[in-house]
Amino acid sequence: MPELPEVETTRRKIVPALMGRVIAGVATTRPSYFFLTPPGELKRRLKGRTCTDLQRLGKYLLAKLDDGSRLLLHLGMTGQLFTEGSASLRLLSATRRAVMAPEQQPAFKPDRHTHLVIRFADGGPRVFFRDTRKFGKVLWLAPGASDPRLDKLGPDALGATGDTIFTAARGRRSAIKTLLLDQSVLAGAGNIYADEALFRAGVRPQRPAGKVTRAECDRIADALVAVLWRGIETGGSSISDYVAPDGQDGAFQDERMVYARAGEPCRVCGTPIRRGVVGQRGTHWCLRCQK
DNA sequence: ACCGCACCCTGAGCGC
DNA sequence: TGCGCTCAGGGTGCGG
Repeated sequence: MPELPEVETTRRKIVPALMGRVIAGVATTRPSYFFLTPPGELKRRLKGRTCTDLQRLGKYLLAKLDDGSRLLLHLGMTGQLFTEGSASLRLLSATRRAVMAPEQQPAFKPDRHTHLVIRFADGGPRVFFRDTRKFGKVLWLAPGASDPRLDKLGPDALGATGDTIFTAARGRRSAIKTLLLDQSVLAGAGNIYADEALFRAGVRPQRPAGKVTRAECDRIADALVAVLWRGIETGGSSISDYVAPDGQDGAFQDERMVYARAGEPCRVCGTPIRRGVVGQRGTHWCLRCQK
């Protein structure tokens, strides 16, 4: 789910709840591939530490700790990083929602999908990392240690240029959309914002990357940067699972031109939005507005 | 180097 | 109610 704007929104809002607070202890679920660092080791490494900085690298969050080690987090498709006391129906399963009165929003209690619970020495609000599909990741990095996941990330998508895209596209026969999703080319774009950027640039997602002109690459880069910033301004897209750390929904879903609008009229020309599959991902475009 | 595909996991929504 | 199917904002690893 979360792409650059959702991860950036998460970073900004979780900073006050994470920074400068001594970690008293960490509770986890059972070992799974969610834990790149096994739960037992993670608990030992984090206990007594303080987060001194939190940065975003593409769709990753990287927390610096006071002993020089670092904690790498990825939200995957359904990851939710939030603070205790936040209320949102998105934090509940549909079965739990169903038995509740409409306006009822009980305080969140860790459930079987809450893989990380961070307690602090000050006794204040805990921080939760919940992820139903477990495509998210947690990895502890020793001081000075690196990780190939980070090493291979391309430049941040907020700094996308036509030159970066055009250069990476040379000789590529796969779709331009697939190129935008390649985190080693540009880090941060995902399925929603790739579709939205290509719509704004007037380029069809399935065009072979190598055949997209330099001028079109400029337009794609500009559109991508603009749409990502707009995503951040609106607090991201809350379509199924995404909630900000304070439990609030984003609002970018209201500004979508194509994503998940198959069959609905294009907001520019009225032509029904098409849906297809490009690079194994659901893809949306306007036949008339995109060439 | 590049490309398509299977796979990791859980849940919602749909037609029957 | 239940079954089987498709779909979902992510990334990795494999073989061709």
